[in-house]
Amino acid sequence: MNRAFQLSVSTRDRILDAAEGLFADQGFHLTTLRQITQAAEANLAAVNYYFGSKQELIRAIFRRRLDALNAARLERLDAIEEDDSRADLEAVLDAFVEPALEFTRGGDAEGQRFMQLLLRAFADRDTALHEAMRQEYAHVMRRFADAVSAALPGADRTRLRHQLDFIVGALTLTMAESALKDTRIIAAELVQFAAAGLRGSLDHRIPESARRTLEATS
Amino acid sequence: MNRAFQLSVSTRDRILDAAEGLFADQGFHLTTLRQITQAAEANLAAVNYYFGSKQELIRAIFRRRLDALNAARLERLDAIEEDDSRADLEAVLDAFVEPALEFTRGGDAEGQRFMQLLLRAFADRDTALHEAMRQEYAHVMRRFADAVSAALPGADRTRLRHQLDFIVGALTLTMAESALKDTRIIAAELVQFAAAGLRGSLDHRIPESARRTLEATS
DNA sequence: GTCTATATTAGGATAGAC
DNA sequence: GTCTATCCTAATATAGAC
Repeated sequence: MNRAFQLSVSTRDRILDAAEGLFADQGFHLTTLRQITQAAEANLAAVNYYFGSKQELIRAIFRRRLDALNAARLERLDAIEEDDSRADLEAVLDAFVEPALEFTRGGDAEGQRFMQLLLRAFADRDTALHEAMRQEYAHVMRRFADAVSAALPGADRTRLRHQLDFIVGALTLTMAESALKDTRIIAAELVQFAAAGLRGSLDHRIPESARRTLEATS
Repeated sequence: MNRAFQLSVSTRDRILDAAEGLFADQGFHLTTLRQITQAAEANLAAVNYYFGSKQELIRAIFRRRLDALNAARLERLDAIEEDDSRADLEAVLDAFVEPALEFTRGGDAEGQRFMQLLLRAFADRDTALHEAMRQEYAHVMRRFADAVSAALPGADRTRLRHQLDFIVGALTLTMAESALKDTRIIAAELVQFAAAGLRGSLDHRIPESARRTLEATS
């Protein structure tokens, strides 16, 4: 498995690939530079030579994938909005969800590993990495909040942000699960679930029914 | 903050409290026994004396909180089903979501820390901890799947499991966010969102609309 | 740009006095 | 049950030869 690297791939890239897999499996702190360089068939000193430190290596891994993921999402969104400036809600959600899954359909599940890595990044709060990710994500989340707003006229903006967080949570945790066979189906289910959830909150503007049941059962 | 412990609390409990906070903030591997025992105002050797090892300390922390959380959920569910064997969907979801939030309303946000910790546990796959948690959760998830099934006659069972995973993801990631002011509102929003999402999938049995938009935009 | 060897630091765990 | 002192291991990072 670790030998999926071509000989022609540069040492730098082999290190990125090997580190990504090991970090996803074991976490950042459990994974040592020795493991990484061994898996990448590079010398122990190579990480510091190419990246300066272990921390910078981690950031480089995230930059590489997040740039690609978010670019793919925005590209899809652009395409949808070009057809119709008020896009279908399901289409917008699909533009957000699908690119995350496209990773998962690569040859050796390299994308699923990255989703595990994303989950780790969520868990690792307060690091410089976390802040960098937030900034990278903020841009994308704003665009999608706008698009959903357009597809659901009358939706409350604050609430929408919460709901997008729900969707990110559902997506991230689900995709990080190991035994995912039919990611395509699950993605479609998630899109439907999210669309119905968003539409449902148009009917109940104030979360009253939940509060009613809350008091009734306590 | 670290001095919220009473002098009368046992060394064992002070260690549990201190470790929980540090683990939530920094993660398991970054947190050292030296930090823990210093914060707990205990001796370095105390962790090994009381728990045997760092790993066993971690497991003890999770046992303590998860037992309480899941017991509270099931208690609520029991209460609902006693009133009416076919419970209201929102009430069932609320029984799952609310206890997680009750933590967050403690004096010094000790519960929010635990939600961060839960997130870390999700991210740390393959450990013995993870497996122990899965087993602990499986029992609860089955009960809730049954209850939702009863509230939503005709729902597909496999799909329901996926959807419950969506809800767990949304709940966990949302609750682990730091800047949560109105957890009560957000919980109500999540319950509504989830209820609408679940009901919406009754209308679209086969995820066709998502697939249609998927092909239309690619 | 790749290697070996090593400096430096710090962790978990334990032995044994009190 | 609590303390000090210490063992053992392993990590990151770097220096300097090739």
